[in-house]
Amino acid sequence: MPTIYDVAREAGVSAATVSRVLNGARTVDPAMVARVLTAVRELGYRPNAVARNLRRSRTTLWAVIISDIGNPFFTATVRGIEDVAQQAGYSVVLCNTDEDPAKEETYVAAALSEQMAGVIIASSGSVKAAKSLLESPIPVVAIDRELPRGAVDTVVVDNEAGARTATEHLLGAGYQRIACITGPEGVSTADLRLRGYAGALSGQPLVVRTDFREQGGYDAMASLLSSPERPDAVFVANNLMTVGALRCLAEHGVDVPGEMGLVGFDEIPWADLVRPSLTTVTQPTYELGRMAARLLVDRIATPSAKPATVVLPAELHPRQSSTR
Amino acid sequence: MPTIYDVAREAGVSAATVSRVLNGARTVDPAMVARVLTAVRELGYRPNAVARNLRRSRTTLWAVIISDIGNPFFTATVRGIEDVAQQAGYSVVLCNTDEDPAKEETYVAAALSEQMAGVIIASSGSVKAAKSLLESPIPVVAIDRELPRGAVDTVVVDNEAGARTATEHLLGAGYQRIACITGPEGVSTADLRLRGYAGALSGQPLVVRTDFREQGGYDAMASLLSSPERPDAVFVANNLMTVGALRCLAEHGVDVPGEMGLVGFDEIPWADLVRPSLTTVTQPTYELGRMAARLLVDRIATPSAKPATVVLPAELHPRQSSTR
DNA sequence: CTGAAAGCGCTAACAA
DNA sequence: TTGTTAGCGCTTTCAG
Repeated sequence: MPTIYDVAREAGVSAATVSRVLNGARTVDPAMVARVLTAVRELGYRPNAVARNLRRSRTTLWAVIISDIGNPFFTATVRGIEDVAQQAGYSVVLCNTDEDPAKEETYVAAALSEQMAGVIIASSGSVKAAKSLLESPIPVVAIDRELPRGAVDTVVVDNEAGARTATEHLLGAGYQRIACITGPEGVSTADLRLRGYAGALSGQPLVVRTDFREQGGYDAMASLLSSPERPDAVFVANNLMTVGALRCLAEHGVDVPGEMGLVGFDEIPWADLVRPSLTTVTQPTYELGRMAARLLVDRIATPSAKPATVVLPAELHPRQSSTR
Repeated sequence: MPTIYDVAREAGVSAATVSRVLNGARTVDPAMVARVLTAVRELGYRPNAVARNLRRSRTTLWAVIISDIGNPFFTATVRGIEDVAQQAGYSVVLCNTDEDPAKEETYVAAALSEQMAGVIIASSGSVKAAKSLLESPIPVVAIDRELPRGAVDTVVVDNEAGARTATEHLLGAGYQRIACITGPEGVSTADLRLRGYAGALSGQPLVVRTDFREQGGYDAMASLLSSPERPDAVFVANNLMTVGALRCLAEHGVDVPGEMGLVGFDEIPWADLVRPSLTTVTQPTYELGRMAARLLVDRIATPSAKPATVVLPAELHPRQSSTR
């Protein structure tokens, strides 16, 4: 691989001049610019970003650390982030933790070591990873879930209100005994959605906690079906678990919405093509990504500003699964 | 941020010794090891990977460049890649091109500049990006789609055979006039699946080309419905387009599979929960990712080996949408 | 087993 | 406007 010195020699100028040309300084003689560019082309020179980053002590990469690459919630959010990042001159590298705190710690460590320009993270709950980030000077924005014990810029939806609306919707449809399937304790979305659900009930809550995966939803629903206090409706706190729950109901021949009402948090791709179509509480995912990216841009520009929390609204989309 | 010299001073040793400790050299006195580790902890020292990469002239990052982060095909593949990468000591950064050749070129340039250890790419068809990769010394593995004019390690499924099987399945179910919705010309999956379809037909093919997105499938199906030679079945060359086609049929009140048979290439999440459930040709996505990652590990170890092409089988999953 | 010193490739003061 | 020079933080010879 040719270096900047090879180009300089070829063009008969100094390395500094090559650097200036390549970085768009306009204090360079047009004739030299031409010679340099020719040399660059002839040698197939490509600047070494590692060396540049070291010298400048900064990079133009953002790490976006998400907890499940298979979850459409995140893919839509990532698009919003990418669009803003690109405009602001950053590239986005995606890190998938698969809800595994150990992987999260690995990626956070990598982001810090690699001197990334910023981090956007949907925490899977690792206190250690959160601590590393907060103690470092790297700009951070938390999305979807609050960072454990972290005072950083945050973009979330109104989880509690969304869950309350969903539960009230089931009550309004005449369901009597409404259960809730939610995620792990300590993950803010799981806890807040649970709180919204419980707040809407007058009677005793009936709660199953599991992970946020499809299989977890399936298992949770199976346990509810065989429970002595079998519910007649369920509010499920994320999209993948909702799909799992629906599959469980289909396999057990339970009629939805007749025997069992169902509302899920998060949009589900093709929720309208599934039968019965699924009532969901949707989040403005793309907008959430855009907002997070904008906060990160601002944070990089003004590291000392006070952290902001942006709460976006969630919206109920009534469909067949909750209407009897 | 403390540097290795700060740690050295704190521990009363040289920077070289700190480096040795941190890199697991066993030729260091245990007492020094202890002192160094204490100093590291006290200062919260974190090695600067940028400096290390520059010095070593190599990194431990793989760029995985995919064309659509919202496509479940890729998310499953990425999981397979990640699992192998992690075991081999590499981290994976994901780059999403959204089927945009310009974005693909940007990410390829970044991967080269950042001196990534390797690249796994599902090309969106940019000849320029392919050229950059092939001219560089960076190890490359192509997945899903062949790299334009590239002699590199490649992992694909047997697109032609899969498409032929799907089409024959529709013929066997009694459909008379079978159309094909496929992707852009020049993208190998689009062309090979088209060839498999055409090869199975005895009559005249009826083809609509569009992009590989959901909206494209919708529009293509709409045009087929209003065509004078309206088909009674369609083979759709990828998953997202299949969903779009299905939505179009649902909105137009066309009975599937009665009035219109449907088979899609690629698995679709919850294909079994959609009504009618979708007949698909599925690929071993996770395995494909694993295989690509293994090829990359080998390629990094032996850059001069002859490029290999691995073809994995595709498999028909008959469901309701093609059975009348 | 440990330390001194060089240098990876680049950019940015500073000087000319 | 251009070149010289120093040095970003680390690893790795080479001496000792």
